[in-house]
Amino acid sequence: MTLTHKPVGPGSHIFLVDGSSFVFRAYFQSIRQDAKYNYRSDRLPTGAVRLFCTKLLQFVREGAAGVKPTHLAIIFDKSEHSFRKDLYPDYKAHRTEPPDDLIPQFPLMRAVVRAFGLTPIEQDVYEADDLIATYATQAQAKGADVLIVSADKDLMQLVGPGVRMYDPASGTAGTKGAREERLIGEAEVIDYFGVPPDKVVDVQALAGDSTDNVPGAKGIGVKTAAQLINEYGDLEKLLAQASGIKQPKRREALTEPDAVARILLSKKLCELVRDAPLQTPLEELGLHQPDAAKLIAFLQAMEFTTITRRVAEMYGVQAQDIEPDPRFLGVAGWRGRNGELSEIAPPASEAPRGIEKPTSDALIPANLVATRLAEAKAVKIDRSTYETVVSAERLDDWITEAVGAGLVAINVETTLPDPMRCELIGVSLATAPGRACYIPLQHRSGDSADLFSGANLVEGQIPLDVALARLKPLFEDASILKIAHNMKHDLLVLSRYGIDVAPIDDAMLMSYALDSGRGDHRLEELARNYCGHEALTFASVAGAGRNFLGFARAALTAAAEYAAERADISLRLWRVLKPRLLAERMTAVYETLERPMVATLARMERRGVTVERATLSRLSGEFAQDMARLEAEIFELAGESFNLSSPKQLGDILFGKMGLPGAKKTATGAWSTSASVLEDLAVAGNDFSRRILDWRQLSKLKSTYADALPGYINAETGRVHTSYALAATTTGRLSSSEPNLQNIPVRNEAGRKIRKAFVSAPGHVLISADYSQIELRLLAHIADIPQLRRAFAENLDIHAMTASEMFNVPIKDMPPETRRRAKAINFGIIYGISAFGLANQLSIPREEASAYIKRYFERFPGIRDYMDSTRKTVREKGEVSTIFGRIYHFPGISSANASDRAFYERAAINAPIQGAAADIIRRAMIRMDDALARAGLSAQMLLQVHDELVFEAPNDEAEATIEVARRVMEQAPAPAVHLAVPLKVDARAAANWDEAH
DNA sequence: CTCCTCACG
DNA sequence: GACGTACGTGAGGAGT
Repeated sequence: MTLTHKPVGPGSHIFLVDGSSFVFRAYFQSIRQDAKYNYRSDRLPTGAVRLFCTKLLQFVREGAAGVKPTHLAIIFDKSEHSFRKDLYPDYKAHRTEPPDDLIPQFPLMRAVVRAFGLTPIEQDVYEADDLIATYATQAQAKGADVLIVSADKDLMQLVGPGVRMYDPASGTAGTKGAREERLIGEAEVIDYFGVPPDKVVDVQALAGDSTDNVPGAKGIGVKTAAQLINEYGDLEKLLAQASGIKQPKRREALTEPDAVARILLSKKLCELVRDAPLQTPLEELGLHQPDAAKLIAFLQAMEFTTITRRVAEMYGVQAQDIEPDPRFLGVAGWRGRNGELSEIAPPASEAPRGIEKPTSDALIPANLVATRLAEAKAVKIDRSTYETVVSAERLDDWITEAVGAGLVAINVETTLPDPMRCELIGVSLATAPGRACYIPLQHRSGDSADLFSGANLVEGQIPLDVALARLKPLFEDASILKIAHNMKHDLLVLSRYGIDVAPIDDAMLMSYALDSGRGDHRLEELARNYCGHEALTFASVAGAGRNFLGFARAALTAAAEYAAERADISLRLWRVLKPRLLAERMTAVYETLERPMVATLARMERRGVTVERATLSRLSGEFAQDMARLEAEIFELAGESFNLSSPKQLGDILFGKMGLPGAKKTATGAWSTSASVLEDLAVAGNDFSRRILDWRQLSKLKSTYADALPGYINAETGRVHTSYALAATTTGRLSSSEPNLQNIPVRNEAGRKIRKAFVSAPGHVLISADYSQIELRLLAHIADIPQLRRAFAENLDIHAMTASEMFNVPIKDMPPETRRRAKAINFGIIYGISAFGLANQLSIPREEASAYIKRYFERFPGIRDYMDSTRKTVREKGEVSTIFGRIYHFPGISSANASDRAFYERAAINAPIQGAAADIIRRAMIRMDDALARAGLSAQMLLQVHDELVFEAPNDEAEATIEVARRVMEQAPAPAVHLAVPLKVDARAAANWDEAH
């Protein structure tokens, strides 16, 4: 850094600002003012940041206490773990957690400091106070003038010649409880502690400090301590002569061995380090003119209109010419200190986030979305401008460009679609629309049979390790945003190469949050819609069918265009979707329910789960035997053999040749041979259809599970790694594929044998934790049904309660059939009940089903109200939402076809319920890894099955893991939503998934 | 590639 | 008055 300052010396004015004290002061001041000043339009809490900014601006411009700073440092506590914690584990143990809506503001405070062109000062091991003490000591030695800005009395020990403290005013002038600003010199210290600054530590050692949990001496407060120190000169002399103290209590408190040790420890805790190894030298604290454009870009992003205007005037620039800094349009702030989900609850009076229209567009220029949409279409994609990077020097240039931009879109190319088995072939980057490159790394020449020997690498590529070593710092840089379309894939691949990509944004998930129900969110589709551009297809580059070459052997020029284009498109999409999230108030949904899932799921997928090959192989044999026996009997009864797997052939036999009654047709007019049809025949005594049903069941278990699952065991890890799709469903649920681990059999005995093959690692257990009746509980909350709420509050059998209400029968000794019917009705309600559907489900006449529904609505009128109002909403607005603000669009609701409309109405009734359950388990998952780690547990989350989480934990951690899992899952809606019903989680540990479930 | 069927929540 | 419906998924096998 070039110094434009005079060296620190007489005439220098050094401001040392205690960041933590400043932040908390700003926060507590902010909550006293009108709430409208405390939130950005997307509900990001920014009140404390605003006051922090105002105050900092004031310091920089006007100084304080009649002095203008030449040097200024904002000094923070880096982590909770200081050397004092090692001295005394209970140090600051009583500190309460910061308020929920302050947590997201901590990182923003650092951003404020940077925006002012300063470096936030923070170091491991040392607390802010130690760094302040060290700077103050050094400055004092050089004859400079020091002003410590803090309200913390611990810093009073530093006051002395040339060193004063300044405690800024708290509260708004004139309001009750407001405090005047004050300047603290030696006289004020003596006034407070009764001793001069150099004896303050001695007094604190005796008096202790309840806020920092410093023990001190028993029964001695500041008054007595000061008196004793003044009498004996200092702490050491006092302790040496303590046996001569007349008062017995006081003497004991100063002479008992334990007490003396505690006092000496207290002194060590209170005494500030004055020679900490400073990472930023004193000389570098010189105050510079900030970059006005950067500062304003930040202030714009925060929506601080008044401060923006003031700064613009100060520096003579036009604020409206400067776009908000994209890194803070939702990116910053929403993560807690440890990366966990953190947010604030919206005031109960407000509509859920996501469905309200923007009330303030002060921050986003009103036309930003329109501008960006127009830009996306207008600036054509020109593949000829892409660069193929083949030298480390050019790679470095691109990295520099990304650092300058503060963001980079990325895209990895691999040998296979499976991120757990593939090898990296190349990486593409984009730093601005049209500014993209491809870095080929592992392309192979086509003439060798062995794709994976190093021998046939295409020449001229940067060696893989060289390129990764350069990309790693960029991809892991906390100040550079990495953008991708479907980042989970890139994240997983790169994590296998030792790179942990963060922070991230994902255009696919942004589209999903904004446009669920409006089509799919594939890159090709989004490129078409937003850019009017047909993206290159994978097949056109890598071939398909018998012409399949694979990406590694594809023509390098085509590969580069394909890969760079994908990064370019991802970046262009991000430029449109990011402001759309803000304008449409979906930032909170994206940032609390979507984006954090990327890393969470990537970790789960990478862990995988152990599936026993031998067990499945044995089952496959057993199933085959039973199937062969059934097959012989079936052919005997049919009088001919045919393909049992063919519904067409089976239908011909059953309803053609055998002429059985009860034939139904499928959608396309073919005979239906579905289980319900065969079941009806079987119940009527038809052994033939019973055998078909049995055979079908075994066939399903054998082909889909017993035979297919072993093929998914990863050769390297020995485990099965599913892939979770985040943007596949219309409700917010995940989906699982290759293999689908969300449909492993459980409902009958034969199927559960498959489940037993899912086992824990040696020395571990599997733990299954599932929400009990979560959708019905959400229905009770959303539709506000008193009987249901009461039943859940009292932990009653909900289906029996329903039956009792409907049929006026006591719960005690209720016939199972009665309960079964109520259960079917409860589920039917969630699905948007129809008499036909219920009749089908219960195999009862439609009239009877109609009567049930009528009766149900009489007993629970709130449910009908909910269904009616949901229908009304979806008809009028074409959308519905969950209590967490996730929105679903139903463009088909205006179809000319009545049955189509009815279908969308049912889906709209179901979506807020199924979707809220999906939101809740997402919230639990996002917090889970961190919660387990904080509890000191090494348990790992492996699988999600919509209302169930499966963990793997060391045997001796089973109980503790269950406790944490249950707590996190049951508390998942808070603080965003307070449910009117409790959530209940059942959890169990066992050696395999069947027994754990 | 579509249809049917069936595994799950 | 007739029409087709329970909500949300993914996979295997047959048949085109």
